[in-house]
Amino acid sequence: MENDPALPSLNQEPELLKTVLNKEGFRFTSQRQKILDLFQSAALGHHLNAEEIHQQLLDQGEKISFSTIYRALHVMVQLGLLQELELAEGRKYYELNTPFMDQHHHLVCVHCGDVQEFEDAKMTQVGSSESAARGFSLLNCQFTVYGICPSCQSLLG
Amino acid sequence: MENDPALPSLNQEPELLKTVLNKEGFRFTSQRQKILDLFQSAALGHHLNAEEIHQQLLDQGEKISFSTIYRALHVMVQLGLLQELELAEGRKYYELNTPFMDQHHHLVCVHCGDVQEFEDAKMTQVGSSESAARGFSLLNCQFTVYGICPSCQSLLG
DNA sequence: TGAATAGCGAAAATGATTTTCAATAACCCT
DNA sequence: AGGGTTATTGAAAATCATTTTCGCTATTCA
Repeated sequence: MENDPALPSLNQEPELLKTVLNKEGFRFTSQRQKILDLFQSAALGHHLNAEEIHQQLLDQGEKISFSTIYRALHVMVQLGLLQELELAEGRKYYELNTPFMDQHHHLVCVHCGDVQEFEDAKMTQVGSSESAARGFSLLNCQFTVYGICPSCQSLLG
Repeated sequence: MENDPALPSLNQEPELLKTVLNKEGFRFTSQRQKILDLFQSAALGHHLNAEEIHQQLLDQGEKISFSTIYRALHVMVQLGLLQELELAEGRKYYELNTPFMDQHHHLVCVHCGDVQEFEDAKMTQVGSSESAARGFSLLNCQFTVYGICPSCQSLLG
């Protein structure tokens, strides 16, 4: 639960996004702020895809194009603000990037698509020892467990 | 229609694919055999995507359509013969499914795309305890570590 | 403030995968 | 074995998520 100095914490400062963007030569825009706001107002670790972002902004009266959404997501991944997730759904999900300490992983029901999160320090241990052993510099680890959730099990008999 | 918990080993029997297919109401075809052969002649744990399969079959003089390839891959994943991998490359990879014991995981260089494999029993342990804790029936686990490989590190200075 | 240019939206383009449909070939039954 | 049923095939068109193009607007910084 500690702030990593390398990873900017945007929780309090409304101005920080601008600082982080400008430091790398990107510009601050209201669209980027609104997208980041969605992630910050959602439960920590909640993941969103481009379509959901588009819909949620529409719902709150903000018109935005998909190209802008995708461009913003890429920039924020590059800046380390967001993390891209592959959940075997044919599209990409994003969530607020968290320091390695509380990195969490996913348990996916392949039948109904339900996704649950969990944490386990062993993942990070294994990830860092494996990457160290091969001289890789570690960026992040994703552990995804596929299975069938209890309610789908009863549905399927 | 669901994954058979008993994972058939096709290493020896050339006839086994037919048996496995027919048991679930699918038909045996030469195309499906040829695709499976590719995986069996490759190094164990080597992953292929639809394009590579198409190309390799062309190279050995076999004409096959992409629709057939994708259909065959889906069927074989359903039957538990193959496993689908998400390697954050915008497309799906497949490899021979192996029993949990020697399930392996991936270390991906986000710069050059190089993929290395490793094994660690801790993964399966965590995967099964997490899924058990939530009542999920476990199908498989994928642990993917992203980083930058040594040669890309020196390139990037 | 104003010039330079990153970012925007709309629409067209892309690339992987999926579906459609008529022709073919596996499977099952006698 | 022969024949009917129907899953599978190939080719082309369709989808779906994502990316790019391009003319216009807005942000940054001197």
